[in-house]
Amino acid sequence: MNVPLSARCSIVKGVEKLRVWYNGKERIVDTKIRPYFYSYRDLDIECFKKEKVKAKALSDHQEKTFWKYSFNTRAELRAVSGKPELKEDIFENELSEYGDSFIIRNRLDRPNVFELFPHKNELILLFVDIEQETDKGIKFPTGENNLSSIAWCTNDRDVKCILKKKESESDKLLLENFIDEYAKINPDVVVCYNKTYDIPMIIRRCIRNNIDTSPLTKNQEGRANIGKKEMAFLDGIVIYDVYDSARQDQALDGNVENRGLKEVSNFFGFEEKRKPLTYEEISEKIGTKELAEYNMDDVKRLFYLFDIYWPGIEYNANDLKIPLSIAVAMNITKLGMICIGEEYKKQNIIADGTNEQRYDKIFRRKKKAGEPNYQGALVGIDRNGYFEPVYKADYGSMYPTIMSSFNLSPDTTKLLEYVPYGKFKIEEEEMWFVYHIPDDVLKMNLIIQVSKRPGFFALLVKKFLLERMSFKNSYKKTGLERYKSASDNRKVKANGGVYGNQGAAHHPFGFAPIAIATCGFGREAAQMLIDVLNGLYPNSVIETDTDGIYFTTKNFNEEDVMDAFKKKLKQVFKKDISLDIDIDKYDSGYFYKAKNYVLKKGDKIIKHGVAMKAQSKNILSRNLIEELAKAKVNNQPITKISDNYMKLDFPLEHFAMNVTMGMPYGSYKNKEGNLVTRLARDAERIQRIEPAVGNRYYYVKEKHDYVLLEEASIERLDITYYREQVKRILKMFDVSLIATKLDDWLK
DNA sequence: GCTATCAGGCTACCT
DNA sequence: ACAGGTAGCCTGATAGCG
Repeated sequence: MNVPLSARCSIVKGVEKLRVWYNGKERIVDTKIRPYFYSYRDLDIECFKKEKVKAKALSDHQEKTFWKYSFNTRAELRAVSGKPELKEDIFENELSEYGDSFIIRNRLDRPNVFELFPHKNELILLFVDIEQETDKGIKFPTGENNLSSIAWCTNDRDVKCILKKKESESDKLLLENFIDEYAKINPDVVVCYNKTYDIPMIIRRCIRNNIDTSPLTKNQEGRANIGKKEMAFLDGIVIYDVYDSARQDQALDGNVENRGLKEVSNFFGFEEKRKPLTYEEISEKIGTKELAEYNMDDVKRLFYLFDIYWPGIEYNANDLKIPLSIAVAMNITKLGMICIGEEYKKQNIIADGTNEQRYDKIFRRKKKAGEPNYQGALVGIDRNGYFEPVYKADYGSMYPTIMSSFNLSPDTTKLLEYVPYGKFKIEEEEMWFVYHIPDDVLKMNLIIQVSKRPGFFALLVKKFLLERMSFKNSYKKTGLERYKSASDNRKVKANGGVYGNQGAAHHPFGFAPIAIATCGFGREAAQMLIDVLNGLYPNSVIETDTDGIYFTTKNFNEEDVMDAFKKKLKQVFKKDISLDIDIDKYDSGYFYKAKNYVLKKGDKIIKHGVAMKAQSKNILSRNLIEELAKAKVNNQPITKISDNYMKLDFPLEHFAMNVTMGMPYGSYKNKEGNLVTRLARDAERIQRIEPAVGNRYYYVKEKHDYVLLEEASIERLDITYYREQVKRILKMFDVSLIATKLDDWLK
């Protein structure tokens, strides 16, 4: 790699320094910069250094004088930046307040700083997974329980396992043996699934058994700590949690039952050779070959998933010139800080406030909870039911292409004024274009002026798009995963890293007029394509979502569509823009509601939307949907569905629905009334499972209440409730005949 | 006291 | 701690009815 393994902030003699690990050693590095923020005001505050700097303001792109306040430590800066009376007057403070963001600040101010400490040695990996005993009748182990097995492997992927022999034995020997093996391997990266469990539990068990944990770190007197939120810290070692990647992977949305190791690895095609053990079996099979095999199987699943996600992470570290430790914990906000921040730095721009501070008419309106800040994409359904055949016309990379084609950039784009709601309009003048963007959320037209002088941001996006195209072509030619990874990387940068952050209320580098104009052009582009299609094939458009339009016709001719599209494009946007469309064909489709439909392509049936996928509903619903969807897209009359659905003749598990805890328990507004908090309390009381974000609860409806599956009985099920569930699904597929029959039957 | 309707809260999806 | 958009399910308040 061209970057270090890890970097973290550390105070040495009262000053913030960086501790950088690479090639097996640690260096304490003078940062050259100190935590700082900017202000227009001459503030009377205590700081290390106060100086004047000249830079362009993001708000109006004018050259201005700023005060720059530096501090010895992040804590000293936070003591000032946290004061409510100063909040509105200070800028870019977010980049100095926390560890990761201050590392990004270093990277922005000194772009090659981390390339001075490259980890050139081969990365030594350690994949690890543990098994643990549980108390009788309890699902999850605690720090009190012995470990029963540890399986691991390193770069050679030769999986090994140490077992605790007997139930009565303690796990001391097991841990000592593992620590010896670990020290021999001396890993740089520890790979696990759910970092809040395996590593902290190993540390915890070592402490219980009086085993020295320093061999787990790279330091003689190293620290193996469990920090906030059950996060383990091993000095000099990067912990990569594959679960983090799986959780963020939107390709898994609606396609897996949960984000557990088994579900996710199965989704990606892991060959399942043996049936996973149940919780009870894990406890029963102490010291057996089966337990060892089960444990080792999990390690195989772990490196199987590692191979899918890791290339992108290592690529990011090198490409963004950031320590690997930052790359394993990357998210869109940080990506935006780096990609956008780098450009601002080059242009000597200071972000004088967040979007919320600079555009109060947009971000500080009185909003209802969940109401958006500005209008987004065009979405809608024009026709419902069965169609054959079905086409989809798709814009490729619509938002990034718009940003680059319309030259949207902080140095070219200016929100001039808000006027009464009206029509989209383009006016061309000598030096600039003026766009009238109607926004039905703000209920106003936004007048946005864009200079004809090329903007730096549009060029950046164009660069991402061109790079992506080249990587995509290389991938097509060679099939090498690293090209695909590089291509996806550029796509993410151009989409989320750029568009999403520009519209974010609190991102330090957001620039809302770009996001608003991008969505506005996007809606026009979508409407234009609808008009082209309906013009060629009257009433053909079925459903629209952002950049893709489903339509149906028996007389499709690609050339006609492309010709009409190109003509209209120029006419609507009054300039040559590089928006392209791609057309895909399906045998048939059944369209229920916006974003909810089923498509058939060959023998594949593709379900879209929350109503169709119904992952949180029960097996009974999913099976019924599957049956009806199949019949619908094959244009078969639905004359009979299995009598079981009428009689509700299923085992208890088929009735169990589930819900995931999406926020910390304390964040729920109505903890008494809300279903997930109620179930969480039951689970805590009965199963000793602490409420936690990501917990999934399986429950059924009994006559008087919702109860956890484990507590349910088939005799107490609320049959009326489940009949309504079946009826709703029948209605979804327009099965009126059977719905009537069901009503009769219900009488 | 019962049912219907609506808004609000939340999750699960889509682009 | 990325944006907006749609749909489904649940709760609790309120209106309307007898």
